[in-house]
Amino acid sequence: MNREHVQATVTVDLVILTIRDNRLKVLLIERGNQPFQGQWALPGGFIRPDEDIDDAALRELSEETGLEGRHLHLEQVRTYATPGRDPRGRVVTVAYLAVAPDLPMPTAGSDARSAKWANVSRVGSLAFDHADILRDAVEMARSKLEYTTLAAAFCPELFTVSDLRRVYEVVWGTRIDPRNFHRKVVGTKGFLEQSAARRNPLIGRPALLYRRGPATALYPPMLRRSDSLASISSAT
Amino acid sequence: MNREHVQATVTVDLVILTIRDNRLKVLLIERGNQPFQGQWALPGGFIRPDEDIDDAALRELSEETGLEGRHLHLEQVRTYATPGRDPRGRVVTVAYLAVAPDLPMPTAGSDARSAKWANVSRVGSLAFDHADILRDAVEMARSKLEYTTLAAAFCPELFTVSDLRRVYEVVWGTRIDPRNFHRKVVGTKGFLEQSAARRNPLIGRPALLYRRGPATALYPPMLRRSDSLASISSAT
DNA sequence: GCAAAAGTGTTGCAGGTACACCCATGA
DNA sequence: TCATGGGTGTACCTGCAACACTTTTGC
Repeated sequence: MNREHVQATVTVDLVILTIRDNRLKVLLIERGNQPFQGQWALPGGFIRPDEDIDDAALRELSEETGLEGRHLHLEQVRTYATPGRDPRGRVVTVAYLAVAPDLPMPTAGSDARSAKWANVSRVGSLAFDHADILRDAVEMARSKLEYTTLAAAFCPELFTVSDLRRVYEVVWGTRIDPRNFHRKVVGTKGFLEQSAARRNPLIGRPALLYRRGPATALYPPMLRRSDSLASISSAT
Repeated sequence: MNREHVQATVTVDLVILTIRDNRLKVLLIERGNQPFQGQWALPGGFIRPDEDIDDAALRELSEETGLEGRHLHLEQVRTYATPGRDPRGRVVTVAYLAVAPDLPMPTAGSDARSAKWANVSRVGSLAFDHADILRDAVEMARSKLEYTTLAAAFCPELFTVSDLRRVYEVVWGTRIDPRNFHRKVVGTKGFLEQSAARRNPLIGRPALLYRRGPATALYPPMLRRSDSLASISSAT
């Protein structure tokens, strides 16, 4: 390869979203090394020789969450390559959005002092340009709820229609009419598959449990009302 | 930077779409150098030191089309990094989608023997993984027509509602009712701004000329009918 | 006047919103 | 029986599909 061409280090950064305590959460790690030592950042790492970026993202995800890919949604967001975004040199990072059901408390990895689930709405400044990446990834997730079945990726194997509705409400920051929502998602072919089981709430009528159906697209889409005020209050 | 970390060369590849002769066209170049010498490929090139990828994409676009960015839509599609995708070594490419009004015939660049506008529906195999990139970018464009004002980026400064409708018809490969389409786009606030001028067709009533409005999102979206059979017949 | 393309009116249907109402359970 | 969340029925409203109809030009 021609020596004139810029050589760059390639990393993968993950925006791992889940819902805990009726809040949208993102996994953050406290950096154990320079640069940005002691600051909060998105989990990520370097790609290995002969490793595809999708595989690198999967590997990092499994290292951070301990879960294998079966129940996890993972897709590329975009690539960030502004010169100077990493003080160590030319580092190009490919950002991934991961969506997972409620996960156990994270453990600190090799490069991290500690890890936590942070409220997306309360995330302040982050290391590198990770605040930008987080904002882009969350907007992508919000948008994808509209015309894909991504919401189901926030739910465990078996879930109720209410669980699914809460995903929309928490991610969008809106209220949705439970009755109309129920009809809409149950009536959308391939979104949900009814299971034999039911779940009893603490009080009230038991709810049918569903698992994810084969559909990935939602047609017609579940449009956000324009009065959805959801936004990240990040100090960019 | 730690020597264990993989160093990669970073390139930018462009999927430049336009409409000519009522067909969706993509700019292809015939490679003048190895590898894949003599084969058709997407235009692209290496990023420079201290150059952001968005700027690299803009620069390549201006080099290939001779146009500056004012009337051009340019956005990232995704990043391709499969090991072995470039026989010269580890090359990571960031793909961009560019949309432009009908452009002049391209001229061959430094690295290209020749260049042409190819019918998207008739593109066969391409160098590297460019057939994959083209497919992803075209699907992105088709999808973005639904919920953004991207269609106007295919039109020159002044255009008629019919021009805009032809964009949808050509990109989606469908027929759209001219009467309903007219009402929809004229009624969508911020999509079109009426100009004082009109244009006379060879035969028929003159049409009002519009320019792009400030809106970028389309709400409610312009949904494709599911019977749209548009697809690329590319030999991947 | 005629052909052709631009643009308007109108009707019917699909799907969403709002909300009254019924159902099934625990206490 | 009451409280609570699950789920259905229904009336209304919005917006698109379909298509008849009017308008404005060149020839």
